[in-house]
Amino acid sequence: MEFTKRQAEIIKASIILIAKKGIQNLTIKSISKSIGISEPAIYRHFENKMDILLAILSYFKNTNSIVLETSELKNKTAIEQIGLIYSNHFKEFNENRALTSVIFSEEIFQNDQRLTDKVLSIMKTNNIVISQIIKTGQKNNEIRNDIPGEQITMIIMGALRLIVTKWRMSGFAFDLKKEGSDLWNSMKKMIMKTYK
Amino acid sequence: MEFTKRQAEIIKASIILIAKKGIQNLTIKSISKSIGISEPAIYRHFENKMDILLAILSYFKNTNSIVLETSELKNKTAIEQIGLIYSNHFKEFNENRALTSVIFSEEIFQNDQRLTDKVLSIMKTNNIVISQIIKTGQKNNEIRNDIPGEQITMIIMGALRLIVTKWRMSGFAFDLKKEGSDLWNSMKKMIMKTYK
Amino acid sequence: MEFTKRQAEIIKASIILIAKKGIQNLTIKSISKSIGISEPAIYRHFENKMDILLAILSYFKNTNSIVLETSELKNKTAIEQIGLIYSNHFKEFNENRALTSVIFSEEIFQNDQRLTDKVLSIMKTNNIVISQIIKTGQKNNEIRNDIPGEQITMIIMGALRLIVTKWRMSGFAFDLKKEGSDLWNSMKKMIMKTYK
Amino acid sequence: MEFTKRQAEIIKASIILIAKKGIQNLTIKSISKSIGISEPAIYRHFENKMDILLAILSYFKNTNSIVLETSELKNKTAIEQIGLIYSNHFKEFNENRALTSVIFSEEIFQNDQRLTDKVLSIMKTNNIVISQIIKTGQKNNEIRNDIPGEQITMIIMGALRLIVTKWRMSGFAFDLKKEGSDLWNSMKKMIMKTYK
DNA sequence: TATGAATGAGCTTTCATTCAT
DNA sequence: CATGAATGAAAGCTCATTCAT
Repeated sequence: MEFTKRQAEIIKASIILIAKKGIQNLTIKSISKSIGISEPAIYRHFENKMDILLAILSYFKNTNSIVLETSELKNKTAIEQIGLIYSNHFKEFNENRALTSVIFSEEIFQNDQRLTDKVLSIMKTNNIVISQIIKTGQKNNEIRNDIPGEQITMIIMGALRLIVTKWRMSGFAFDLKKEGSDLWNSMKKMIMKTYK
Repeated sequence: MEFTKRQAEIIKASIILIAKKGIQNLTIKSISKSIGISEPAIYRHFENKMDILLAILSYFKNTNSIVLETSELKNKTAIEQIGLIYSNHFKEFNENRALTSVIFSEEIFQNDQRLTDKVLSIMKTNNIVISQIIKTGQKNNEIRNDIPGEQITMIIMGALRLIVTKWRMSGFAFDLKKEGSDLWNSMKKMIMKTYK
Repeated sequence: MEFTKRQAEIIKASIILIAKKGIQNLTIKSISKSIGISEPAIYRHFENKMDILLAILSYFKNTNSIVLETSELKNKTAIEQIGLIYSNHFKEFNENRALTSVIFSEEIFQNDQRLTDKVLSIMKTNNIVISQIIKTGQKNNEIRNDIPGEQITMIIMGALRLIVTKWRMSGFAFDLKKEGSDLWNSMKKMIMKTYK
Repeated sequence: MEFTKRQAEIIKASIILIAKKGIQNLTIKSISKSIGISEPAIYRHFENKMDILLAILSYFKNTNSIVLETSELKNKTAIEQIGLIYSNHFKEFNENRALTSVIFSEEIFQNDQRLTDKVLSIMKTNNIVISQIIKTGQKNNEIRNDIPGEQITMIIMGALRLIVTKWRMSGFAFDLKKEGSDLWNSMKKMIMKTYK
């Protein structure tokens, strides 16, 4: 799943275009124009438009994996790990705002089975990673045990998604890193066992 | 903001089409076909396609308001009120699954300022309602005070949105009312002050 | 298999275009231009280009049937019947020269199974009609019996096809009706039993 | 008019492609793909696509000449010569079925004057060869004199073309060599003078 | 209130061909 | 002798919308 330079260029341009104008205005023409080549030239690098959309999702899968699987996570408490995931995501989004328009927008990729499948698989992967950290935390008596791990995962991810969505819809009007960090600190209080 | 019969028919057909095939396949042709009239006939009821999209959003605003502002909320504790909102939402979604494809899908309506504005206003309204309940609950010592009301609101809405999204993406494979009710019970433990 | 006015217009324009410029230059644009409507307008009358090609073949089937099944054939000897078919064909082609570019050009319709099937079925139908006349003629001792009816049919149709092809390729330079009639008179000598 | 190895390869690949998918699917891309080189590589061997089509026709002219002008013809009766031409053609077609899709398909090469001219010249050459044999046969009292030589030629070639066309359209379902030989034996009866 | 017929603009994609390497 | 990358032109087709009836 490695991309050539041109392919990466096309993917990035596409993400920016989606962010700016919505999926419905992502056309071969708009892509080619935005990177300064002709329309047919796009087809040297991707077989068709669907393949570009799939590539965008693959690109996310990669980006996400990097954010999630970073080696920094080792030798940290569960809470510290989730905290790192939160802050890494916020850092990534801050540097690449266009991502936020697509990454939590499953509905965008609704018009084809292959797209839906890919989106679902990304979602599941993320879920598993967080869920496992949470469960380990529960075993270590770090995280409260009176609530199933899956539910805690859902609450954590739900809040992460919503704050990012609000940030984007506000036109990136607030400081995501700060607000996100505050939010996480509050959530910690809710889910930690020994919190006092 | 009342709709004629035909307008309501068009709106409902549109929501179903979006749910089935995504926004990109919502065309005047597909709408007219699905309700069995000709394409030009659509223009007797809406000036143009944008107006249909705006109407869909207005329809949501109404639906949502009903769910939120029902008189049942009076004379209930904050926790009971949020619980009611949760279960009302789940009931509504269960009866009208197509709604879920559109209601938390802000990205779908990204290609026009008027749409984005409307989506934003719906979001804000919802936020205010929940937020006020939470704050009242905090004043009454019902809900914990060590976390700002806005953050609790974000967590509650984030979890609600995410469980609905998962339900839809799973192909409505689990019992939303049950899972949602369980989730809410867990959340109660996290946000109630006197919970023990 | 009835066609609307516009459909007939499209079919006739298409045949003329094929005759003039070959199948490869039969485009939706060229058709629409030749009848003075826009390209999308074509799609009001045919679902797609393939359907136009199929309609052309259906049109041939009709035309051919008319030529073959005319009531004039009744109460005639076999030789007279074939003679009539020959002369009717030549008359038809003379009045509608474009037909000749398509009617014996099975190769033109080679790029799709549905087209090939239709062409094959037209061919077979024609073959059966002629073949039956020949066989009846053989039973009546009108036509020589020392050669299988199928082979006589092949020879008769082969000569008919070739003279028409030559006529077209010559730029319609000779008198098809006369040359064709002469050819038939010669063939009569070859296949009649009692010829002397 | 000699071809390099690569040119011959391109010509043969093109004929096969035309046979399989029709002229409309003969593209530089499909040719290059079928012989495993890049598209620009084709242009090392032919100036443009038209030249490939012309080369295909030249290739036919050669093939045909070989079939027609073989020295075997010398010292044979007219009937024997035509018989040889028939059987040589059938042998050639049997070994190279793709040929049949193109060789009698004048309509395929209809979209350019140079192509039409070349097709016409091939047709005329064939005609002259057969026609001369027939006329010699008539002078020798081998072939009946009551029918003009040109018409006999037309009948002979028409039947040859039609049986080959039928063979191809049937998916090469019958034994061309046998059926063709039978056909010729019947035709002999029709055109020989001293036949009895 | 509805429709059949039409259209300008735009879509994705393919074509033959070129050029630097 | 070959190719990767590119392109102008054009293909088939769909879109939202209009208009006469």
